[in-house]
Amino acid sequence: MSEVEGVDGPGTRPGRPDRPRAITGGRRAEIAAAAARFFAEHGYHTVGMREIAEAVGMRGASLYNHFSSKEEVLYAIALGMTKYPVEEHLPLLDGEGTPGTRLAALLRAHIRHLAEHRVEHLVGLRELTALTPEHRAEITDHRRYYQRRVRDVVAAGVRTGEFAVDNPSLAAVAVLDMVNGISWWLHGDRDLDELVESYVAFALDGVLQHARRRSR
Amino acid sequence: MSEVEGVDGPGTRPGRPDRPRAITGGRRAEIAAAAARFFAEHGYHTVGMREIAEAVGMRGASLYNHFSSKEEVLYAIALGMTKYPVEEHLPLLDGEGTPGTRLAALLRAHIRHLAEHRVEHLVGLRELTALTPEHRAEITDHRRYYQRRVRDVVAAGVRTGEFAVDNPSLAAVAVLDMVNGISWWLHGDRDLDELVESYVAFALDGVLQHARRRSR
DNA sequence: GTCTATAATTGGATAGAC
DNA sequence: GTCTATCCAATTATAGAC
Repeated sequence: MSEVEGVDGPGTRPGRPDRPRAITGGRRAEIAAAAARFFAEHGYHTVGMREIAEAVGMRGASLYNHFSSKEEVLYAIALGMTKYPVEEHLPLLDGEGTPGTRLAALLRAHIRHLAEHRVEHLVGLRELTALTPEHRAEITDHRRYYQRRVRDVVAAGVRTGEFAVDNPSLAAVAVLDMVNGISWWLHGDRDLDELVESYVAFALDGVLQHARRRSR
Repeated sequence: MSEVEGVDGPGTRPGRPDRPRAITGGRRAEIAAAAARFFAEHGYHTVGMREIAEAVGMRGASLYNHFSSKEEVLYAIALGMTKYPVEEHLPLLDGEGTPGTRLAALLRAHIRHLAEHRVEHLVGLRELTALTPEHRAEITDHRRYYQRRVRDVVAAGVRTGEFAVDNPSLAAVAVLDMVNGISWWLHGDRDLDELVESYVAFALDGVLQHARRRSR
């Protein structure tokens, strides 16, 4: 699936605009996926263009027909893990239901997306320093906006009495850090449904209820 | 303070073994601190030895009188954020009190240490891929052991009824990821006491109580 | 233990044929 | 769009004087 923004750029855009991009993926998506795997395991700077090229069956120089630079490969990966969630997940916060049910829907989508693109997510979190200042700023802006929207729904839940926290902004950050931490250790042989529901409970029944319980 | 393991290595150890290392810090500690600041902001591979050297008032070549390689600088930084907490914080889990009070003490020490060494903590988390396989394995071992000890105290709290979670291992990981996430965004102008107590509450009154509340 | 000078290698990127 | 060949810049690390 070409849900990774920037991966199907002008370089490979076909003449027919209605061509099903999600099926073919295209050469750009293939390269970005291979690069993300290597970046996640060995780090951005340790991986050479030749190595990425070999993984997709071409020579290093040929990559420059699809990306103008190595940094642009990283940018495409990072963009897919920030711009896409903003556009595809945040509308869940505007749907039906209480703040709690809407936030639960967002977290489920977020964690599932993270799990399906674990390496891209890890790279997008970890390799921000390798981006150009402009690209880094853009990625950071997306993350900040996402975080603000989560904070807002937490605050709404506090007002309705569904949540009990003193500081919605800090609680939102804590929940997102907790969830994003998954990408550091997740591996295939784990029941995804169970993981998702556990984390939704950690957040909604745990962190976001903490001020109801004062044990110490 | 030379609490960063490996920073006061044989290279600068003075003739008198009882010299107060904690006061002077030594050239190694000074270099490691400067390097950590740069690594945190620009990334390990983006920062050159010349840049680090300039920050401590020497030439690039002179750094090799204190560290045998750039990787060894990173290793010293990472070791300080893993081996040190294992040795200095984990004993808090063996102290007086309930599992809850002991875990709270550990988390307070953990977060305060993280806040005092924010850049080192960030670098230690993020730049693992730049370490040699041997060093990387050692750092990972320390982290795993720390995580296991936290899991054990969570499980103990479940047995006493102080905590209510289904999966102590997963809950421990979630709490540690949440707490370690602080190093990505913390900056100076924040009340540390309030931050610490908020996160202790997120963990003990929140995540570790989640199974008592079933809202959805 | 610090310096100047430089070796040695790596790796991103380009040129131009096909 | 892919290839071979190559350039070129950057940077870790070393040699050897002081």
